Amino acid sequence: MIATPDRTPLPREFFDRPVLEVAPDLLGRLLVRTTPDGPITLRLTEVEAYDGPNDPGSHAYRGRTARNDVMFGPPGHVYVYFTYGMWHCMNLVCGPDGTASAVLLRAGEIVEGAELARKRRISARNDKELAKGPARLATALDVARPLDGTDACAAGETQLRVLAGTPVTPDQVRNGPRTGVSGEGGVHPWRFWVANDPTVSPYRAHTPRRRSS
DNA sequence: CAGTCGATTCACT
DNA sequence: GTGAATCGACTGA
Repeated sequence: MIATPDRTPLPREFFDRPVLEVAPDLLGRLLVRTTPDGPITLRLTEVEAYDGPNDPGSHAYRGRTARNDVMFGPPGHVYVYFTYGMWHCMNLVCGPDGTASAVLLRAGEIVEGAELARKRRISARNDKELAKGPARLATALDVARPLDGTDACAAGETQLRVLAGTPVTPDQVRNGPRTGVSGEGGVHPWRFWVANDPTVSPYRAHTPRRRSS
């Protein structure tokens, strides 16, 4: 039998912990995106941890900049970045204010508002692909740079929030190398996913881009 | 201030 | 399995 998901919002303290503790604990949680057309709710099935300035794979590795500023702020806020000239990816900031760790949300299952997500994900061949991959996830939820810095633990209205949902049991959690991370940063097995979940994205090693003429 | 390349996705072979 | 698309942040001179 399936337990009814808990719709209680996760408090800020949830995110004010070591990122390697928070990341696997996010699997099975519900991310609610409130849009003008209605809510889109995602059950998280795949995440990656980025451990601040000590982590060569992290955007915070070379220090604080205009882009990654939110990573250095208080936990429970959303860090959104733009990449490859066309995509956005979203993270949840962890650890105390002044530190810079975050969890990249890589994939999930749309459990509410699929009709809204489909409009933004025309090329998806089925609903499992709506949020299979970090840029797809952000696209499906209509998350882009304007939402950078959003407080997902705000007291009142907020466009993004994380609910307790149904956390997966530890035996359902798998972990392995991070996807697409170049150099030494790739070695950490800090990608976490739900075992046998069809919405988890395929692993791809980092591929350097060829020079154009 | 020009060069490089990315926490990726998609179309095509 | 391979390569194109596309732009802004970051790097180093």
